[in-house]
Amino acid sequence: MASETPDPSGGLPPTLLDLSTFLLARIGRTARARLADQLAERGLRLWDMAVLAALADFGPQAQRDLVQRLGIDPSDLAKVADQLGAAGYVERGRDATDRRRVSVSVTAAGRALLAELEARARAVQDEVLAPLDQGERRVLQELLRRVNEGMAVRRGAV
Amino acid sequence: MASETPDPSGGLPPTLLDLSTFLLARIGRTARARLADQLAERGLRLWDMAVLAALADFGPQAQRDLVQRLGIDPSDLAKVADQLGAAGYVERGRDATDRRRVSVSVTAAGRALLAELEARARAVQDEVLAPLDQGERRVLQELLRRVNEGMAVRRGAV
DNA sequence: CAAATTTCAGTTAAACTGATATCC
DNA sequence: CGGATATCAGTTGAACTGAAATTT
Repeated sequence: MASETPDPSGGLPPTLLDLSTFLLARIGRTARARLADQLAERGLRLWDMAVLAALADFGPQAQRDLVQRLGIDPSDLAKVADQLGAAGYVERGRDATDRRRVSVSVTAAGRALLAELEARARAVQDEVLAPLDQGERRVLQELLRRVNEGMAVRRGAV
Repeated sequence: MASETPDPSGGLPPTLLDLSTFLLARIGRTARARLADQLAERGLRLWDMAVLAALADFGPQAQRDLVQRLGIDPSDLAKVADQLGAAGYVERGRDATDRRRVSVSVTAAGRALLAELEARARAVQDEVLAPLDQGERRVLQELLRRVNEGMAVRRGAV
């Protein structure tokens, strides 16, 4: 221990804390990391969950559609779909009407897995949003939803 | 990274959009990327700004203190401080009372740079929060501030 | 042929680990 | 001596790039 340690609770510079940009970057990064930790316990990564969710919500579709929908890189999706397929969570096959396309659908096992991942995500959420009561969480969710809607889909949407 | 394509086929899965965790991860990632793009135009990265802000807000301090405050990895800070020093934005010297420590202080040039970076960050913020009016932005900022306070400072705080 | 789709191989920047030298 | 500090060198996983192969 030394002579003058700057106050420990002081934390991050006010210059940064005043920027919502920074808070979003920082909190988002933490949320992302904790969620990734949860998924890692099942040997999965964030993209795996995103792909399963897209298939569950929108039904079977070509990888091309998943690329546009999620903003995932096509070459990354190739790997993700391959691994999910090998584990039995999705099934793949060439589209009969356009044989360039590979159509992907979620299996029953995939749906069961997604339900579990959702529960884990909600647990992480409870942890991260602990300082807020239920009403505040709803307000936050609504604000975030609108901010998100204003954002175009870029690469790396998740 | 600047390819923003509108979303032709319907948007992200509701399963994900219902999770604040997911929205935070996604929006935070976008905010981070756009801010990084801005800083890259000046040949800088996010950690450069964080370090300058910490020095401007809390005064000269040892790298050790920056490590604790910002959650930056010590070896990464060594590189960042070295580059900021070479560019004339910070000055470094061995602490007289404890020669293990390297004390860092921001120069006038560093303060001027930080002011410019702050302006760029606010421009990014206006872009990202465009869907919200001023009152809503204040509400969001306050909610994020409280969520952030509830998070322990770990690695990669920024 | 040009364009779309998927896949493979390689690159890059970021976060992290481990080891070392120096100093208290 | 043990523990703290800073630095260097190398590892790892994620995001991205470029180029093939196939089909329309």
